[in-house]
Amino acid sequence: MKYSSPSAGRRPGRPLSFDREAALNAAMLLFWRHGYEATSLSELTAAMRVTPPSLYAAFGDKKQLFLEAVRRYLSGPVTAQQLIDDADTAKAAAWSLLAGSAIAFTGETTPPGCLLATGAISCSAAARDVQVELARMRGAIQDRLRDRIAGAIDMGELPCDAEPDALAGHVMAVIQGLSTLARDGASRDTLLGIARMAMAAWPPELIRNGG
Amino acid sequence: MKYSSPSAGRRPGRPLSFDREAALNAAMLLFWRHGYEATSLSELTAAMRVTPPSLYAAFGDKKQLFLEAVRRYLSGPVTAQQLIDDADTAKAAAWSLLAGSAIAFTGETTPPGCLLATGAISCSAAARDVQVELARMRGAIQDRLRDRIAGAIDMGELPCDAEPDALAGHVMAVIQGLSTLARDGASRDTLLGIARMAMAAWPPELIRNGG
DNA sequence: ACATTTTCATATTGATCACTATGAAATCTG
DNA sequence: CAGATTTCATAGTGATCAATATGAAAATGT
Repeated sequence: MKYSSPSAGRRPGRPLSFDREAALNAAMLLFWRHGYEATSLSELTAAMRVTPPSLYAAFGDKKQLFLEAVRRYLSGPVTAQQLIDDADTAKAAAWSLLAGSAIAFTGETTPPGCLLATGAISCSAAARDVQVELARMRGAIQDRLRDRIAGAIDMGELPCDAEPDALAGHVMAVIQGLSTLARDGASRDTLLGIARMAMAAWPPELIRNGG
Repeated sequence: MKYSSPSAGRRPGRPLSFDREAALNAAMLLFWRHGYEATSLSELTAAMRVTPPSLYAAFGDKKQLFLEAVRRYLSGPVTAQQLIDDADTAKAAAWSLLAGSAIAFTGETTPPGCLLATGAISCSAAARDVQVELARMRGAIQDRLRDRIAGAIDMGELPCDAEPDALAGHVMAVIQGLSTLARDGASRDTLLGIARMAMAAWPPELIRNGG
């Protein structure tokens, strides 16, 4: 441990000359645009306004910096888990994810597409663990959505013959595709149209008698 | 031009010591697995059984080799254009593309996923032209599918309120997602289930009176 | 055999990669 | 101020990147 944790018994010493959060944010934006392997350390240090030794002291190495950037990306402003849990119905949760993705992937102040979707798709054998970790994160979101759908079927909110795995997988597949289309230059309206079309694959919600 | 074209007036000289098609195939498989930038020339020359000077003489440079590998990938055994044109209906064309993708992305003798979908998604600024070229190829397939759908509407095969852009975009988005899911380890059956689910977004085909 | 042409194998190019060794600068404690 | 501690800036580490310079090897034509 080269750096002391900020809250723990801070020994004296030269103070940090950069804002860790701002630096991490700059790294996130670079990774978002170019992905893990295609983003070089020289680009990172330039954008983060941090020298290489400081970067390594503060974040470990490139791999840890990337994963921390992804965690930051996934934790704000709204998380997928929030969208799934807060929706009134499973179908509404799917729509939240799709529409939220369409909007987030076409922000005016952020790179097009999705860091989680396209940050480490094609990479060398040396980056395989990063690839696997991102796949795990995607799988976690998909599992949450699938569980929400399965619960909706149990509650009589969706038909008994609805398929939670295929429904959740389809939503995640479309989100992946939206990221690529956004990167290719598709507009927000185009993506929202596709998201709306994807929802047409869902079975109708069953009307539950109040009470 | 360091290499003479094989058919043109072949001057005498030392013959090629490698099968150009086999070498290109080996390069395609490597690019398929790791993408454009993450595949190094040393990996390529090793897999292709070709020395660097021979590779450059035969294929130009890494960028041209990659694009030639992608063209080879797209030209066999069945092309997207064939699938679209040979289908009985626009809806059948969409199903052919989706099911064909699910099967092609989970071949036992090929890398998982799709070279066109994931070969150059995230890359450095230096590879932007490759990224754009692949986006153009994806767009060409999407345009063909859209035109087929628009024609189907004109023929009364699909309802007048069907949306060719959103339908075609949705199919392409799902295909992109299938590629990522395949890379993440999803089975062929899982992908086919998602493909089937995606087709549920389509409007019913109108029954045409025999004529 | 000899000249010509083409490709091959070896070794290497400058550039860039992720990463770090070294020592000065900046803070706190006493 | 002096000593301890931590971070900073400079400069460079060996490794690997895509791409080539050089000259020998292998074919044909005369």
